[in-house]
Amino acid sequence: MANQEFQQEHKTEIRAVNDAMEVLYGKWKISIISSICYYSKRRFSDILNDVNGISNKMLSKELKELELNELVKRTVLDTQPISVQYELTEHGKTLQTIINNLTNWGIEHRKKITGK
Amino acid sequence: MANQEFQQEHKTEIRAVNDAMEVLYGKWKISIISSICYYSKRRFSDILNDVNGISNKMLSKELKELELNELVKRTVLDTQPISVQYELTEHGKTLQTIINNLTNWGIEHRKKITGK
DNA sequence: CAGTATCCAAAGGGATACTG
DNA sequence: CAGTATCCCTTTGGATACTG
Repeated sequence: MANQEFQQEHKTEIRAVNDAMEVLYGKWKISIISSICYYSKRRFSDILNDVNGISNKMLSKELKELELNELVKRTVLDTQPISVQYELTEHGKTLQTIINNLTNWGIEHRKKITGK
Repeated sequence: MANQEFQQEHKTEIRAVNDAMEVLYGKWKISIISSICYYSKRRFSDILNDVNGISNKMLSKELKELELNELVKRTVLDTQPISVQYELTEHGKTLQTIINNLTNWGIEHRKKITGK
């Protein structure tokens, strides 16, 4: 493989990893996914409680983005008053491995940095 | 396991994944790691070229943070003019699996969203 | 309950110029 | 070459209040 192709392939990889990160950026996105994933189905106010420190504005905004990226499915339940349920789509579930890896890495990293 | 413990474990997981994300946040961080990783050793100006659109200010800043987190090692080479080499530490290399997973996921996600 | 709307402070980051 | 410093605009996101 020529050097130029080698570099080109690298740039393609960078673009792909950035595509992934774009979806995950946002202060709360992973926590939200994690919450929904942990409980399978979760209502708006439940997530608001799970995720420490998030405001309703941010939760609403990040859920919308997750929905746009087809990671999360939103269902309005016919209750009184209304409640809304969120769950991961099949596509959303494919993130699980990555999140698990990140979780484990985070644990090791904390040990490493804070000095065991 | 009681319900409270169940929820507590979940919060611990969320904290761990956020620890990991903190390290990876920053518009350019993953691209920088990826560049260094791809070439094993890489100089400042090389990375500046690999990562499309980054400014020297940002590169400098993000490299410092990566160094603080012990993911990257900085070596000043005794050349004229000076050049500086960056490489991944052992700890930094443990991120490779995650980055590969993210890259693959990014490729699939793009197919999915932009409509195959 | 599940959001929206508004106001505002702080952080992020681009462009450009300068330094050892 | 490998950064720093500065200026300044944009984005993020917290607090609070309001709505169907």
